[in-house]
Amino acid sequence: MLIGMGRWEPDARGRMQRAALELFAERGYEQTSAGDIAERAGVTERTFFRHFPDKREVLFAGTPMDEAMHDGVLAAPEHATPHEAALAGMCAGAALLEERRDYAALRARVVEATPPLRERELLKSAAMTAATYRALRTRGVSEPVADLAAHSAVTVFRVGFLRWVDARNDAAQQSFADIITATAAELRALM
Amino acid sequence: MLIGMGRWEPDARGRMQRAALELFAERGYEQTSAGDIAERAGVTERTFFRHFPDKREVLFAGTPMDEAMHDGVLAAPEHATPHEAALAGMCAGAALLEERRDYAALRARVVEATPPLRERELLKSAAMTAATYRALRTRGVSEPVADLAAHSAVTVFRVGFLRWVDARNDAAQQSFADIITATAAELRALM
DNA sequence: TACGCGATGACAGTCACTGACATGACGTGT
DNA sequence: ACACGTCATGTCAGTGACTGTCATCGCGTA
Repeated sequence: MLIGMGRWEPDARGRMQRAALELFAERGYEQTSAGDIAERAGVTERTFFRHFPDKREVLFAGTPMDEAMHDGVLAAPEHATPHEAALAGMCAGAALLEERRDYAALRARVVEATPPLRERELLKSAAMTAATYRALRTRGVSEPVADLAAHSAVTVFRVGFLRWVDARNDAAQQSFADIITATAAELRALM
Repeated sequence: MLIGMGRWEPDARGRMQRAALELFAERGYEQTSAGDIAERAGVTERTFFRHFPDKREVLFAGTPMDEAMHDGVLAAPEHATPHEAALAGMCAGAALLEERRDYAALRARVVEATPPLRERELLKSAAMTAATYRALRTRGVSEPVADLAAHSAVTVFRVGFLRWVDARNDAAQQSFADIITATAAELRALM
């Protein structure tokens, strides 16, 4: 019952997500309790756990990257190879972040510095791989090829993401999609 | 006198690890408390947390895969390409498991079925990537190439591991190292 | 106005983990 | 043999992450 805070201010979920990112960036993940986040958002701790299954998920809920990739793979041209189709899925996922580089970069810094959050991010990456794999299978790609293509495409996505948000790349900034294409070309040359 | 010998019953650490795998396989991770594991191992809960930083780590402590990979990369022939050197590191890591396929397969099943354990395993994979990257850098490989080579090599390792422990492959069983080599060749053909 | 629905608050409880202190076994020196 | 130091362990209290349960509040609707 905080003063000036009505019981049902709109967008409680968004307020909690913003409060969490702020607090994690200010004093760190370990030094921030779920109650702290809830308090800054003007709700109770119980409400926090009604919106998010656990403390980590507050930074990840709301951007269904895996679905975007799944659909992106299916939307690739008929004649595309499995690898090309998978990369098209990665670009579809990249499109979800393309307009929010600053936010993505701040969030990435916080996640990078916090092992529990890194774990959760890696699990999300695994979900992307699974979604890409399923979409490739739907396109008729064989199990082993879909498996490898999905894994390597998500690898390219993750490496590309780190390059995209890298603070040193501020001068000549490419789009996330372009970086993914360039990273994939590098990988091809490597082998 | 023997090094590392326990003062009470010997090998408390190993007993706890075996008890944990048994209990997780029997009734599941969530239905097993740290106290349950400790009890079966004949120690107290407090002792469990003296040996393992958290409940998940009990299934992962004791096999320094990342170090093996690091050393394996450095041991690769001078003339090896970055990609070849990275794969040599993967084979060095694979050697740590080669003699324990049944144990590795059971553990993999438990981990696969338990999101919190999957998260931890993915973090271990990230540590392998980091160790491989560092070793490649020591060999004089450039940052972007080492980055991609390490990521794709660990991807090959993980895909190869799943194939190695796949129950359907019981008949004509190849070695883990051979599967890694074959998987790498498949990936090359894919691109 | 009465009613139902959905989101929230309040409260108690379990479990993962941690710090502080006591105790038991073992090795060593005398 | 005996005292002492050391180290793994036992004991206990405490915090924080989460969950179940029930009461409450705001709003739409008959």
